[in-house]
Amino acid sequence: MAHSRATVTAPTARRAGLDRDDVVGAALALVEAEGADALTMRRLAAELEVTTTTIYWHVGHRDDLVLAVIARLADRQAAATVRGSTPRERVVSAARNIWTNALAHRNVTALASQVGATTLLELPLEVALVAELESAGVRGPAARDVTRSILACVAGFLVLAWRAEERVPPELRWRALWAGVDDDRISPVTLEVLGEPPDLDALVDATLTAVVAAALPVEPDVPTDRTVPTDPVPTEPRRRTP
Amino acid sequence: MAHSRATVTAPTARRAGLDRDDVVGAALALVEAEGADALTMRRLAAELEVTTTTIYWHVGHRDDLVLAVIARLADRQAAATVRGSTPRERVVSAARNIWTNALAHRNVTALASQVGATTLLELPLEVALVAELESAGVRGPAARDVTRSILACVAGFLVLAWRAEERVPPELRWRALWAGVDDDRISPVTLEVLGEPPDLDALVDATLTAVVAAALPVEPDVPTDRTVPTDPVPTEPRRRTP
DNA sequence: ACCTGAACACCGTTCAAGT
DNA sequence: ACCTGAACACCGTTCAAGT
Repeated sequence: MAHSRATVTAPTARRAGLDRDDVVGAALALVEAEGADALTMRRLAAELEVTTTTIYWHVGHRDDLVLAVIARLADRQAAATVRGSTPRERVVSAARNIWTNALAHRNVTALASQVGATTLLELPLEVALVAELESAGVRGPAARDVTRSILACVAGFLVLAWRAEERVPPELRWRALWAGVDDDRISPVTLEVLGEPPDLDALVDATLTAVVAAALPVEPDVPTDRTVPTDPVPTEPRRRTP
Repeated sequence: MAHSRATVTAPTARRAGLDRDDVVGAALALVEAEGADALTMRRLAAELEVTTTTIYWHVGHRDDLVLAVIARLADRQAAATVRGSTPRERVVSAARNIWTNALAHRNVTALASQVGATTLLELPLEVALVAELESAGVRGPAARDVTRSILACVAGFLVLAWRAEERVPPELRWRALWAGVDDDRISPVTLEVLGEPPDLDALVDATLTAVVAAALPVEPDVPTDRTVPTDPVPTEPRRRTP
């Protein structure tokens, strides 16, 4: 499948007419279609109907190829819009964008996490998050810490999502594991429900809200829930520069 | 290295006198010493001075071996003690135990996460966490959700820890990535500090505290313990108590 | 400049065969 | 019951050679 869509000049048996961009594009398509593990040098070569060494000539080592694939997808990303009127709402919205995006491109995200390059993929969205934090009055080390904290949460929930949907053998599922637990400190109701999968989106939302709420300066009058108050933040809400 | 420490009956060239336990033990030692990727069937066989097929005879497929390794470590775990007097303190303490343990056995944890079996390793600590939640009045789906949320955070911070300490090439480090960002919505101070690694332990602490605080019913009588104020939450992460 | 063919050093896994 | 040897189908990577 998935031939190169380049305008091949002379697709003879000798000259495949391949571009570096073609190789990266085919690799990205392969990953999106069949997952991170499907991206092998030999498989990709077969897909492009060339020899493995040709891949090496165009893109170098597999790690280089992976980075190029991630960068390619990052380029294609439309800048996600941040919603909300209060600072907290907007920060949570920016944080949720990272989650949504990672989930939307989970195959590439999984690939990126294998080489420790998830940030490469999410950097524009992280920038947007930090910008919202700034205008909410959080800057410096505090801003960095909330950002890292949010990234960690998103990464962790991706693991849960990965686990929920596939490939984990039945005997390692929540149900099987918690079925074997018998502890009199835990009520039967709780034990029962621990075997069931959570509503991931809602859970991500609640968690991000909690983390953000702990980091942002207090908004008075308001209890600690995630329906954000009407009152604006006391601390100098800087507007975004045009 | 790392010979089996079993009382070998007749260690001739023909009979290695291997036990299934010996194989699993050697595998665990190998992983702890050299990381998850060092555990290959051939490498393990060489370590035990037998043929690869011998490993298969004793433990079956690699995935089975991995599960056995995790189960073996889980058995060895001493039950971590939960500290604190208030419900929140104790829940946070139980949650922190999961983090501490995962970090202490990061190689095995990494191995477990490759096959989606981290819970197998942490289950006893999760049980302790759920028990604390129960006695704090959180049960049913709410207890499940906090538990999952905490697990996700821990898993995510492990990724950060992994990333911070090794193997990620310099051009993918925070410093390099954020050095390339130029956004006028973000102040120079923040931009500067985003390249620096956070204090992970403190950050985990703050994050877990935030997640727990959002989940536990408010405690009216207990005004100020060390972690959870009823009003402002500091923007800088809190240090761990000794 | 672009691509092939053969080769090296690894993987996980299976199967027949030895004692 | 326990272990070996040879083999299969994969990996990433390199190198000399072709046009």
